[in-house]
Amino acid sequence: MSVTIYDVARRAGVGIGTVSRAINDSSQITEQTKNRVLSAIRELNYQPHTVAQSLARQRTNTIGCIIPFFTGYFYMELLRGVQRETTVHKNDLILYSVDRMDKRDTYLERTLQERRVDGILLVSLEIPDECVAKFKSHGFPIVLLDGFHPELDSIKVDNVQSAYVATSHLLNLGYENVAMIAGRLSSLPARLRFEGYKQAIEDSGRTFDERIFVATAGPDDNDGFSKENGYAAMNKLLDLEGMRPRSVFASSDIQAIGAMQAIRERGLSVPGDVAIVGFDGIELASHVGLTTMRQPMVEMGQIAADRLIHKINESDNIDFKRKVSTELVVRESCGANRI
Amino acid sequence: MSVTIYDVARRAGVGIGTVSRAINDSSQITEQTKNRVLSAIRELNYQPHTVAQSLARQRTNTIGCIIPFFTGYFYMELLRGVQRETTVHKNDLILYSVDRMDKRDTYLERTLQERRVDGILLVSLEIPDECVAKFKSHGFPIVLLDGFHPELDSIKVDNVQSAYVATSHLLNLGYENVAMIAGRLSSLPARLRFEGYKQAIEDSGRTFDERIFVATAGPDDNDGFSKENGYAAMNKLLDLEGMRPRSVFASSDIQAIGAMQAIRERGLSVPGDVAIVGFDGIELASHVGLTTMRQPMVEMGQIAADRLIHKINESDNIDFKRKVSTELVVRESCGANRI
DNA sequence: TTGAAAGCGCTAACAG
DNA sequence: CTGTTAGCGCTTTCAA
Repeated sequence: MSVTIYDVARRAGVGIGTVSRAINDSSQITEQTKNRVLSAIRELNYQPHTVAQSLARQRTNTIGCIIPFFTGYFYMELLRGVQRETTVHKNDLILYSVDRMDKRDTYLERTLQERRVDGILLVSLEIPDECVAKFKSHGFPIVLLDGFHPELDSIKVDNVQSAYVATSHLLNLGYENVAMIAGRLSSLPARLRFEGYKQAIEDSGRTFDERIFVATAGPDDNDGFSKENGYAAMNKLLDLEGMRPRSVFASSDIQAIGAMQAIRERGLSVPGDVAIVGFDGIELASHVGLTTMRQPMVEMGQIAADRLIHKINESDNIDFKRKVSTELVVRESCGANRI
Repeated sequence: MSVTIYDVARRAGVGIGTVSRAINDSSQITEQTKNRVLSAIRELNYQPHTVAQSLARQRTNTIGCIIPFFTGYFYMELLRGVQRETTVHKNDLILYSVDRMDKRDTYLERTLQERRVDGILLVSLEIPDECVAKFKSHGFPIVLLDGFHPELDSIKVDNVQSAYVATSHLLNLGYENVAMIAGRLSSLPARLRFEGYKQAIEDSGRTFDERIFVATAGPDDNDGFSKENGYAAMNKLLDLEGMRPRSVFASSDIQAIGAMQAIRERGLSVPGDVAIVGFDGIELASHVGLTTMRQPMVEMGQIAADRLIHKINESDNIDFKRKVSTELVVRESCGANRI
């Protein structure tokens, strides 16, 4: 019903092979016949059937992105970067969004076998070793964005270092002790941020005090970087008799925002009563004056997509691990201008 | 190299047609042979090649979503709804994101001819009449989300009514005059929100005063619903000698937030000096205490995706126009509790 | 019911 | 350089 390569061939008085060559500007064709084909194409308003091309080429020019993107600004920004780069490379983007963890595995399995995409970008999600093995053995390109695995390419920030800087900032501002609101320690980034915090504390000559450290508990399977968790954690901190911290480092902006709410609800102020710095650099942070360690989200998305597509094209097996650097964005919440 | 339908057929000792029937649980097959095939499939860990299926079936089970989603929370929420519903229907989602307007047409053309998706969802974007004609003649399903066209299915809020409610809320609170910060009037939603505002003003017995009405000007082609525009507009309003408005209705939350910033920078307060209500119900609004007309974004996305997929499946031509209702969310910015 | 065979629309190898 | 042909992996008639 719609115009195919045969129609074009007939119209141009050539074989379909020639049409194909014209489309894919092969060198195996004279400028002249190519032009003839091209005008036939234009006259017929022909456009190749992508699906047929994909089948014949064994390549879809599409990447899949598995992302828990229903959880906010951070993912949206990453996605924006991914999308941008994908478009630059004339690839399409299929979105697989994960809400529950078990879906992650489903998608990983599916994408691998369905061959609907040429490679996949796994965002902020851990990947089971057995899965890694499978992908490797199939030679199926996969890159981790905001994640890490020894055997896979990855792009992420240096969590330890960043948490270190955030904590040190507070310390340098003169706060005696810096509390921490951590995520769920079963999550790697949560652990790393904790590590950076602890290191900064110790490097400053203090000793880590677990009484002013509160991590997300409970059996849930996500990272615990939520507003509710920040709120609850801050309340615990505020309940501390006689040793209520004057400053706290929250491992995510959204936790920090929950914490700020808890603080205000007690009639206390930020940074007057407690100073706070967050982590991520989400848009909201700028609106509530939250000092934070900003991750270059869009850029990370771009780098990841670029790397993935490069890998698909060249099928190189270089070990690509990229740590991008965060940037301390100073706003009011840390009380910088008070000191 | 990877396992195909032939491998399964051989293993099960049947023809490939039979395997196909087993996969697509056709009624043309005995329970017995079906089981045999199914176990062969399991043993081989076979999964159909989606691209091949698409080509043979002339159907991709994929929808395309053309969305200017680089502009914030609103689009992300719509997308979340779309994604959710798409998954429910076991369809995949290809994201075409538009930053500049000319890209919109490119995508519309492309998706129509490439046959890579079974239908498209056009979000917050207007569509040229000629395009509509083309889609119609090809019988290619398309639905508009947060948009409108007489000949196409659409899902959107009642902008006029909602703006009317927002304005009336301020009026009922006792504010003498209500100013308005509009978008670019070349954009339909901007116009409709203006209309609702004007109507409310007039229905209250007042007359529309264009001195306290400021719309986004300039040649740009988007809707003008930005923070910067809100900021600039508010400054104009604040500059008004002797008739500075005590309350303003902004046609988008993000404009309202820009406006609030302008207000605060003058050392004035919200709602003390000027009360404000926004439109959209983005997340940020809740964090800055902005009263707003909330659009049920996720739900709108779901309805749209559901409708599109339904249309693809049944190819029905019922005229589907859905207006979903907004909800007034009262927070501090309108000074409700002062009256 | 089942198997064989003809497409789906294109790419790529192979002759010429 | 160009036309022909054999796939790509599946669905779907058409016979048997």
